Amino acid sequence: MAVSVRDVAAAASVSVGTVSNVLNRPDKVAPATVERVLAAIEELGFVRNDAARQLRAGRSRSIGFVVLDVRNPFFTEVARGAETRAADAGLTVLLGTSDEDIERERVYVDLFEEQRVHGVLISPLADDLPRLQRLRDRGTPVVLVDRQAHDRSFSSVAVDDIAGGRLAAEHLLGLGRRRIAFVGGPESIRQVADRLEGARRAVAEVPDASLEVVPTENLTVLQGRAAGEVLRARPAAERPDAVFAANDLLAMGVLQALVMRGDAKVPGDIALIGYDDIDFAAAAVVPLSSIRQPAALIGHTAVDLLLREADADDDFTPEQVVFQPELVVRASTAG
Amino acid sequence: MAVSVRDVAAAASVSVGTVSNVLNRPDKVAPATVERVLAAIEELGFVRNDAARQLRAGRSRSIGFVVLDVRNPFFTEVARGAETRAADAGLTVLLGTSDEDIERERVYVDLFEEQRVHGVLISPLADDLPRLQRLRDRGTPVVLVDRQAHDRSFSSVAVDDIAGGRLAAEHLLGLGRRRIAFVGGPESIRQVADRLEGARRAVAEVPDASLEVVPTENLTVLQGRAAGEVLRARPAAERPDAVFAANDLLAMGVLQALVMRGDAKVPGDIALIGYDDIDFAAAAVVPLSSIRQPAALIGHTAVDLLLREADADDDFTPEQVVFQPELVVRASTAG
DNA sequence: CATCGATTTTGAATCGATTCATAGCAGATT
DNA sequence: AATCTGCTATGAATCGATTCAAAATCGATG
Repeated sequence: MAVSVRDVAAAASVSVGTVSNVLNRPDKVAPATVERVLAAIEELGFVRNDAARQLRAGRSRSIGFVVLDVRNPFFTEVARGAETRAADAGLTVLLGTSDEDIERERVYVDLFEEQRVHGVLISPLADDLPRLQRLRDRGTPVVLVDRQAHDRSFSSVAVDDIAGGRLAAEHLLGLGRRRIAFVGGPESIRQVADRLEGARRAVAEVPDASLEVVPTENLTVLQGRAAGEVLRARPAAERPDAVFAANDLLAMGVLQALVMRGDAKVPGDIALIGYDDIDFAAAAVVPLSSIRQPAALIGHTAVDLLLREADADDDFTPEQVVFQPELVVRASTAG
Repeated sequence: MAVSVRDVAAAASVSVGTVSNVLNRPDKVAPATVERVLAAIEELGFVRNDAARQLRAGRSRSIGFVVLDVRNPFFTEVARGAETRAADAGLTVLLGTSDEDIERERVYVDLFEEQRVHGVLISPLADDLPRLQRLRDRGTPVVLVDRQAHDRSFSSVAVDDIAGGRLAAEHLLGLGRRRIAFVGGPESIRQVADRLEGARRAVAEVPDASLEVVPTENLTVLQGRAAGEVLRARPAAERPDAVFAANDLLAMGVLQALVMRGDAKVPGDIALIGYDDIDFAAAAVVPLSSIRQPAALIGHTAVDLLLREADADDDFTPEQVVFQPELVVRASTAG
């Protein structure tokens, strides 16, 4: 059933080496021969077997990307950025979701290693760096995405989330708000912890300002709505006058809970800001202020670093790229 | 550098066959030997080379899934459904986006074929069925997702979009609305054409009802907003009293444009219904009525059909599964 | 002690594309 | 005619896990 190079070679009356050359270095083969071989390929319906190819080459032409959550538009945007850059280099990106589950993260990392991918991009869940270290030591380049490698042992692309948290909080404080609530969790996720830390620092600098944490179980719209309900259920006087949500999904949930019954006006009673600036943020009925991260650029850069590591000699020095987040003001924090 | 079964075998003083057996049929190997081999594997940091494995096996343990657009939450939901089902069978799902571009669709299909994937799930863009037919003839099972195979030559999982369109329109007509606008495009996308057709039929059955089409270039929030602007710019008397958007992304865009300046109230002045019932729909500030499709179930079923085809003998009969859509009423069409 | 059956282990052959040292060949040069 | 140059084409060897027929090992039984 399966048609191999050998069959093509026989049909075109050439050797297997020549077929391979037609496939990979057509300029090294006489034009007439190329034509004959291509005709045979067409006629037999030959399709290269990638497994055999990889086996010989040692590495695959794919990059594995393990993201925290495919349903978060921020990550799909990063993935798309990575994909276009990879395509330029003739590579493909394979996506895997850890769904904030350590076990699934491991499964994907192992799978990618068995596939001898060109490299692994990963937004690691927790601090399982030793595992990634081993992966790298065995020869698979690794780039951390959306996480800074503090010990400088890995290449990484990150956005300064502490600065982002500060940016959001300072914006709210600048509006004159003083009772700020941070909605987000769990704090084991580094992004959440950093954004909170940034906000804490900004609030600490303003004497009469306070910061309250409303924890969530994950970073979804549903959890945001639950957190919003908690706030809405309080007497008006005890509500915060500003909410900083750890990401836009949460913020949209909060928004819905607050505005649904008209109890609290956004931004009148409560100013609201999210994080990531996903497409839906601008499209919310009260367009959402947010902290923008250069998602596509992050993806691009991650692939660049990966390729640099893959092509490097032994004395490769990892590189840490940190982007600065940007405040985007919309109606939800107007006035 | 690379550690192979041969190295492990040497370290454990056994043959390569035994190492392979430990990996794949541990019950066939004496317990003491298993332990010795596992110790060697651990010590050397051996990782199976999947390419070699596949080469021998003939097929990979992955399923390729080509979706129209990863940024549409409906498709990521289908993909997740497929993924969980595939995981049960010990398979992995690799995602590729065609982004409504025929060329990219081809690239992914070719890639998956070269990888000898277990099978291909695809929401085909246009009618390039002959190409898929060839793929299937060469031995790769193919299941069409979100598209019905009218000629019954392929297995397929679809939702009756004509029924869905009718459902949406009848709901609006049932509210007493008579001047309905359909927002969506391009009509070359089958889903769009079918939903419109269903709406047309429903409207045709009500004497004084009319249907107007407001075309869009694609199915994004941005395009929805543009369409909404077009409607809002009209004198109030010339606006439709109901809008049916071809999907929820468009609907959310329309919603924002209409409500932004308070010119038109939803559902007071204009009732609005979308399609897909994505998570964001319920979370919109005016919660969006929609036509629900069983996304996860579609993914599950697609994988089931794929496995059935993969395990089948030569005389396999493709199966077409069609789900019925379901109306979900929320505030945007209340009253 | 020989024989038999069951269990465990062996290792050469295999999958298919690629590589590379070698050979073949035509035309140019001496 | 002999030698050299540049271009093409060749095909055995290779990558690493798996398979499977055959061999080895072990107990048990007559």
